[in-house]
Amino acid sequence: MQFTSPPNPQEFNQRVWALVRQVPRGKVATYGQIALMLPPPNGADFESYKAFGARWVGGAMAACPDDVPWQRVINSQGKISERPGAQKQRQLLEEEGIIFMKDKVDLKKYGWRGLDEADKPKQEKLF
DNA sequence: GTTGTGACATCGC
DNA sequence: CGCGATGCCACAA
Repeated sequence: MQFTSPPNPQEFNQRVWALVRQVPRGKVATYGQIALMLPPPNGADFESYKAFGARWVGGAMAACPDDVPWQRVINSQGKISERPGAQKQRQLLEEEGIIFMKDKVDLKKYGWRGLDEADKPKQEKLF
């Protein structure tokens, strides 16, 4: 289901995808995290946005292009949704070095921290 | 106008 | 760690 809502759903989605593409290999980001990182539309209430933003991110993921590693986007529980192919994605993540515990990943270790342009080179170096 | 649902989040047991 | 209950927003029937 496409939760149209942001003023520009397409643009919103693009922003989400762009963010997802920034996720380095071996790291994962949560819907809530992404939602918080994204700029609230129209200056909507931060609280409300926080409540539903995650779903908008989910909506964006539903239409994510092939060049978007959506598998790195998981819920706050550190799990992948029950969507078809999820298990396969889990395997991909494992190959990237992410350890799964009971279908859950250790966000403490693999949780992707926000992305700062200035911090970007640092991350590459770290890898 | 009311009801149900959705790739979610958070708190509590 | 696992499961359940509640809140949130927008949309379709």
